[in-house]
Amino acid sequence: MPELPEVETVRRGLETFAVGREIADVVVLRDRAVRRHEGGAADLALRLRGAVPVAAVRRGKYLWLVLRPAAGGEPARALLVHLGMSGQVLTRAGAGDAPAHLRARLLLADGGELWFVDQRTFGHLLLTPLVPTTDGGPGGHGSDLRLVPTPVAHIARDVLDPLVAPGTPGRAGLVDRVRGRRTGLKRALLDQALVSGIGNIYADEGLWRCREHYERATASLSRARVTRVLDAVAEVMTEALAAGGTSFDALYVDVNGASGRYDRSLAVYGQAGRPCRRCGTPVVREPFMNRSSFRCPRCQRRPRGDVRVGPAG
DNA sequence: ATGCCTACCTGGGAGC
DNA sequence: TGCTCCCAGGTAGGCA
Repeated sequence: MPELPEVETVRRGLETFAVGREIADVVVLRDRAVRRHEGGAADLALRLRGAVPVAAVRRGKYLWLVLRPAAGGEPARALLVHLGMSGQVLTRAGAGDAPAHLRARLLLADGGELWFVDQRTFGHLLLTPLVPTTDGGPGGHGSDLRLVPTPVAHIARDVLDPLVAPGTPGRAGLVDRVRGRRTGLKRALLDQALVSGIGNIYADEGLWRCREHYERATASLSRARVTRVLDAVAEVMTEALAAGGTSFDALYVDVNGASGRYDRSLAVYGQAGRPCRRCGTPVVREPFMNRSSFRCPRCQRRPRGDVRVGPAG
């Protein structure tokens, strides 16, 4: 399941393999892959022919190739990619023979190809204008542009964004916004409009690291505790990124088709019944938002009282 | 506005 | 062997 570390790994691959190479054509094999592109597959191909990516940028789980503006002052635009829960971007060499779930091919003018592969079809591609960010500062990782694609305008800065780094005013503001929510801690972490890049895996791993229960009321946490939670998530993500991300089966790989190695480091996600690495208590799996949450029942005690308790002070 | 829920989609595995 | 059901989950959109 691609979350921030997996998407960042793909971004780095695209920075190496796509920037500076002209796009000759786009072949869409399944229309659903471009469902969010106004005008559909034919329009996407028409508008992308001759485009040249000049940067690969990411915010949260969104990734985009900034395209070199055509002469004549046309608005800046980008090819936006979201991997959904099973999307992959592969070089033709990295993919080998055409994979079963190949959804679109990006044909490059020099003969190379980039393939968009996606089993569960939640991922998508679209061409979109770049618009000014509403929160100021750089638009994301991989570029200092102050512009983001339209569909990303409502996505908050992500946990590894320098503008919300520990000790910055951005971080202090984020801590206050988390505490201002009237919801459970994990729900808040998964809200991409509050802080982006976190999905089910790294939410559970981060909560285990800072010993918080997923139903802890955000408003009941001190500023120091919220800070610790965000630090824990950022630590887990940084370690996962160094390992190339987390892979289950073959559903997540980098542009060369290589799997991430962080799955070996998971403390609780998918570890039901296994002993907690800190205290030995068996990890439990519990229903949460029609999905699952994993936690150590001893390290991460269920909070007393309802999630809607007031601020601690 | 905020919080919360559901649909979307596919293939692998469990259960019968 | 083959069928049915369940599960994974990021996001948009709709509800109260």
